[in-house]
Amino acid sequence: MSTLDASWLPLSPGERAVAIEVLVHGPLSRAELARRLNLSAGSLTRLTKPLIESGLLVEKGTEGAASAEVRQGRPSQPLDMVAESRLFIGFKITEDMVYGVVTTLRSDIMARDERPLTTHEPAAVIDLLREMTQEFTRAHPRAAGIGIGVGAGVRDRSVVIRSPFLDWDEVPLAELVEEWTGLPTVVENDVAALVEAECWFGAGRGLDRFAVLTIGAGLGYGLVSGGRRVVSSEDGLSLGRGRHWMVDPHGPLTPYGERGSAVSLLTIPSIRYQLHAATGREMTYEEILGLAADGEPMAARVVDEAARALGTIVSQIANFAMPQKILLAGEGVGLVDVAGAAVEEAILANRHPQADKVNLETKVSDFHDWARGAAVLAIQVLVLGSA
Amino acid sequence: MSTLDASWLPLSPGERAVAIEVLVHGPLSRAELARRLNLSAGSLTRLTKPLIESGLLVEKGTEGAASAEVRQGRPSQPLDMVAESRLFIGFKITEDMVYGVVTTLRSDIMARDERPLTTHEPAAVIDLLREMTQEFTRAHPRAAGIGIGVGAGVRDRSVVIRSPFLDWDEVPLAELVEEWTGLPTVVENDVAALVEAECWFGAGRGLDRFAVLTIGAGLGYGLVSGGRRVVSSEDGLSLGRGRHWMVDPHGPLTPYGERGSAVSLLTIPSIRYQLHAATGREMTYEEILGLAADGEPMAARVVDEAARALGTIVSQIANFAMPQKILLAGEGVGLVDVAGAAVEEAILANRHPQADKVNLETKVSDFHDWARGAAVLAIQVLVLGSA
DNA sequence: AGAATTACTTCTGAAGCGAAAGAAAAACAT
DNA sequence: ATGTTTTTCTTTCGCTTCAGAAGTAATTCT
Repeated sequence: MSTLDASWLPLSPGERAVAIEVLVHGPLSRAELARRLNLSAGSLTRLTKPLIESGLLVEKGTEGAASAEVRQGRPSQPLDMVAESRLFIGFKITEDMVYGVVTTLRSDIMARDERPLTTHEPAAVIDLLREMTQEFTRAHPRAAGIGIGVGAGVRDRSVVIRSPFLDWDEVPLAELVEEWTGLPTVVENDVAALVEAECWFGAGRGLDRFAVLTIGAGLGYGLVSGGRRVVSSEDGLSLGRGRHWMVDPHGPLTPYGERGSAVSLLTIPSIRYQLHAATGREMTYEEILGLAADGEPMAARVVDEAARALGTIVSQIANFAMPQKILLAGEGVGLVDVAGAAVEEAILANRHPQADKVNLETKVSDFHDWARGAAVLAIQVLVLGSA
Repeated sequence: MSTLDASWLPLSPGERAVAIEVLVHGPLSRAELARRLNLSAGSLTRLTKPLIESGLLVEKGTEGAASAEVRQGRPSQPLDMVAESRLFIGFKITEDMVYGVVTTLRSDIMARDERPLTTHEPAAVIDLLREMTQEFTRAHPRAAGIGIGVGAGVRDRSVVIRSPFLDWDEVPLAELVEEWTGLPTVVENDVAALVEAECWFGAGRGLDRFAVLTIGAGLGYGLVSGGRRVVSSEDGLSLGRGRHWMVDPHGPLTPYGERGSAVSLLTIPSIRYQLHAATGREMTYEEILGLAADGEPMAARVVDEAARALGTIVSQIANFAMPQKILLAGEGVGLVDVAGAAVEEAILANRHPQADKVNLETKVSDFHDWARGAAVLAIQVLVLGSA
């Protein structure tokens, strides 16, 4: 096994296409791969041979119950990725915590950890990352790379341009972490990483056009088109995104966004702020959702207004970005469980009746999911070299 | 010249890339092409040779004043497309007229014509197209193909699925026109054709992400991503697009769209309807714009409201589709000349201050421009085979 | 006039592909 | 049981296309 250590890094374009297809779309026979990639059967034998020899792929015996369909002819020999042949570490840095996960090549989480962040000094943060990495590698020595997600603008998947909440400015994070851990490191905006992860292994798997809207302390938005994430100059503005998505000029004003903006209507702090202003009580987001579900008028009004705002934004995404699917993620999507009908209603009001129904998926995600997204980015860049 | 008649149709992928690059980005030397297409100089000699021999490209002597920059070394030999080596006919079919143009390979218009459409019977329409084509080919015998734009859903660039205003249902238009004219024919939704044309030869030239919003009797919207137009199931709903883009729930209601929708606020019939309702007088769109420019309160209010609606829609496109440029086209863009400030203001209100400025371009287009778009589609499909 | 520079051409070898033919492994038919 | 059919996978061969190297061409600079 130690022979493969550096051998499968330089993949030819053909090999990379095969590897990605198998990685993303599960076990596939050579014949099936040939059809999907528009290659001849002969080419697939050629392309898969070195991948199997290097240990990245294995011939998965037909023992699986998945091959239930009994067909004539020689049975296909599904190829699968040895997901555990390389492990990846993903981190999500928030204002007061660092979340970390260890994942397989297929981004299954093998371990997780979280530590409080007491200072924002780059040196201290890096030291914490080093410490967590050491802990991880002790249990999982096969770790091959690190991905880090930050709510900030990132250049060249390496340098944090500016982070308001960390008060960082031009911090060459990837370089520093590489130096201290010895592992190749990729840094990216947190929303961007989550979008890439969902695009490869999550809700956007195999889709050509795909949008992600995250609801949490702020709003996040990412778009995939042609199977690739659209890089936008707004990626860095994570905390500012949606402050100017005006939904209702007569809507509420909060300290977090413009009056009636998506941020003022929809984010967790804004909803808590509105209920605090109305009732004088401090309540958690979950408490508010619970009250709204029980029909408490104040909470129900705010939550309902938020749901309508969400539906409006979703329909705008559907109308103008025209994705095949929209994923709602983040800590604030519980809203949809409580007021899904209002969301649906607002979407329908803003869509042409003959247009395709909006394909909406909701995924509750915690901070470890954000860390997992960063790990996926490391997989993409370090293993498959998809720049 | 007659030797090339069918010789340059089957272009290899490499040749096609060269041809498109020269066609879209003007005269280019082999060395420059090599840089742009990431090919070696040797490959370019190989690829360009058959294209020159077939008459599609010519070595443009350095006589041009364009080569003003005197550099050291052997002067480059710019290659240019012989734009007149093939001519194309484009048609736009509206409810009461058929507009036609003859264009070069570079989509320069050589001739134009228009005829009233008295009946919507497919046979009659096709007969009119045949007649106009005959007239065109008499003056321009080099015509090599026909493109037709219709405000309807189109399948396989051939069959008109359903057109409300023509009352057509599953009309195999391309097939029929081919049969009657003997020229290869491509049919496409009119907005789609305009988007493709602008993407190749117009405002979207060379851009990766690009959006088009048309304002006229209705609204049209098209998106280009990764240099390719995004095909949407809503393409066919040309007359319905924007009826549910809600801008202001308290806005006006017109017979053309929902209350406060982009259609009710922004289209030419809606603006005329609003002024008719307010003043009792029938006025043309141009008259209304003139009055608004002169400060007449009624007209100014309606036009201003339309401008704000336009700005809102534009900012939503910018926020969610994230194009590098947005083109406003159609007969209704005169609005921007009169109330550009209000448009700008509405865009700014809905955009993050740190986000890139919206790159907005306005292009007044008449119906012949729509026909030209259809001709470009014929060029793309018939000559360069870009499916 | 010669050096330097840039553009283009020609040649060669390597890579990658498809087509075709063969081998293997199963179900199906007799 | 035995052959046939069907499908998958492997092997081989030839074709296309490319990059790289070396050579030629045309111009400016010194």
